[in-house]
Amino acid sequence: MKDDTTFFKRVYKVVRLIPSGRVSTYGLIAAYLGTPKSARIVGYAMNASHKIHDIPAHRVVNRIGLLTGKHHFSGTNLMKELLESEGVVIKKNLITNFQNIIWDPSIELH
DNA sequence: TACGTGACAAGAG
DNA sequence: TCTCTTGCCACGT
Repeated sequence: MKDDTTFFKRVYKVVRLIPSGRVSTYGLIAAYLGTPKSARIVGYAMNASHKIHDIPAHRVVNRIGLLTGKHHFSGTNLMKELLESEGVVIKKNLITNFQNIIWDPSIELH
């Protein structure tokens, strides 16, 4: 697929597969793509994904379930509200049931 | 063409 | 156990 030519494209492809009500992390996605030390790039890809409306970037958080990227969304609580509308419980920018809804592409997609 | 930046993660002190 | 430092890759200027 020509969309898989770049790291960014592959990141987007994985993020699109995250089901509603579930969340994943930058590290897991990076690891799934074969570069576990490139979590930063995944975050950067999310930043660039704002101009692409197909990417559920709000379902991607850091390894502890903290909404570090919320500030990049329009409005202070948009990211939080999007997740809550999908059934995710968030308290102080932290996903409380994070361990229960974590979506690991290396496991789910195998 | 080259350098700096960035929504992270893991190891070492 | 907590905090600081380093590594990583692609994009924008």
